[in-house]
Amino acid sequence: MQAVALIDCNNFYVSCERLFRPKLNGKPVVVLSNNDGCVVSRSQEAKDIGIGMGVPLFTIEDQVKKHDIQVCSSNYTLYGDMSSRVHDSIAEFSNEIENYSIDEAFAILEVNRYSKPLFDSGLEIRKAVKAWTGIPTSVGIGPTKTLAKIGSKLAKKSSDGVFDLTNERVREEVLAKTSLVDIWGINVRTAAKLFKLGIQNALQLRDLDVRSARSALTVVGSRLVEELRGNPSIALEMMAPLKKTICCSRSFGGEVKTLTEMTESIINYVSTAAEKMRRPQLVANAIQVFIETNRFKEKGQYSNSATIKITPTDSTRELIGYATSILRHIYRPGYAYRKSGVILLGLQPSESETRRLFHEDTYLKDRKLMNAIDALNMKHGRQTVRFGMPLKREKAWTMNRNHLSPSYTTNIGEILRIRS
DNA sequence: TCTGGGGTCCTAGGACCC
DNA sequence: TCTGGGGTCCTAGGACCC
Repeated sequence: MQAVALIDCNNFYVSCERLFRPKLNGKPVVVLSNNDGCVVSRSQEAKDIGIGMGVPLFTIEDQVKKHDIQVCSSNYTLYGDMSSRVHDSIAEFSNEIENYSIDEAFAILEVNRYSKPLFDSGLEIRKAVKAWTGIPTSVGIGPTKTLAKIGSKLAKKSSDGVFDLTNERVREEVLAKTSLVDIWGINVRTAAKLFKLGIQNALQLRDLDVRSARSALTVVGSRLVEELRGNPSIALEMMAPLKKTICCSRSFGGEVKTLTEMTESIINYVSTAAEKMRRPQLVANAIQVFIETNRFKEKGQYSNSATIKITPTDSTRELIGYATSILRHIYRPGYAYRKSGVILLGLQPSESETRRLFHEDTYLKDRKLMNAIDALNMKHGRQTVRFGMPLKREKAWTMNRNHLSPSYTTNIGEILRIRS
């Protein structure tokens, strides 16, 4: 028999900051997003004061002063590094690990009648991660990933830091007390839908017949019900699948009103995105540029995006050229812009990487084979159409971003002129 | 005045083909 | 008033996650 454990770092970013600044221990601490805009991590003390997740800093300034809350800018290099150490530590305890996010990992725990109880395994992992990395964790254990997730939430509140949901009776008790939004994959919108059907807690959802779940929430719903019943329906992904998109975007510190400044930002993002793409030897199929004004303001809104097809052989310099052309095309003067970004789409392994994958003597091959074959089949001839759009339809660009700006298309001639 | 960034999956429906 | 049928591919948009 097998069980799944979810090892979840407590207040991860704050815990990382505390490792290197022990003075923060025992005090309320928050870590902020880019531009020091929003709270993205809170210490227990900060949570107890009532600081919400994701709140803008300027809305809690009174509390910061009153409670002497320690405010940190984020340092993602540090968190990434600590994350690998945590994942490496967990790998000492299981051969089947999924590094699910920067602060979480699933691990398969083997159960047999001679081995120690799962609960003790949880304690052991927790203790080791703390000793080896300094990061406190919570461990949830259950027959499925969804149940392990629920367990980890309870573990955070328990004194042991471990909660085992493999026992069916315990599970039933817990599920009856678990609200819908505390289930992995259910947010307020979905919860509201279920509420209308008379479903108010995890136990009722578990006992909903699969067909109703499917008709209300599509396949996601039926998977959820199965998971809650203890039937694994969400596989453990030991190999991180290849990325399908790479995005680089930022909100500006203030308002940006000139094409020159916008162009500078776009050039930066393309360089960063291209670097992220080339390191794992990927190539992209298309590039998208988007721009937005301040979405929190009521008036003077504009946002837009456009995508063009690119080829694997395009250099970063060429990509910058395309991206700035796209920008010129979607940019409208007279607006105060707050955000811009670049997305590389349709990522595939490069040809050399594909060859390497073919020769690689591991199960890696199976997972990547489909992508690899696609990559080999990729055309190298340059086309200026958006993907999926045949040339004859003369619909190379599509402007869509949102309701604020109408969709329209331009013809190939215009694109060529812009690109040249 | 100040409001993050980077992803994935699913479905409906349009466009196209024979 | 009638106006095929079956299939694929693609995208936008919704929903969710950390």
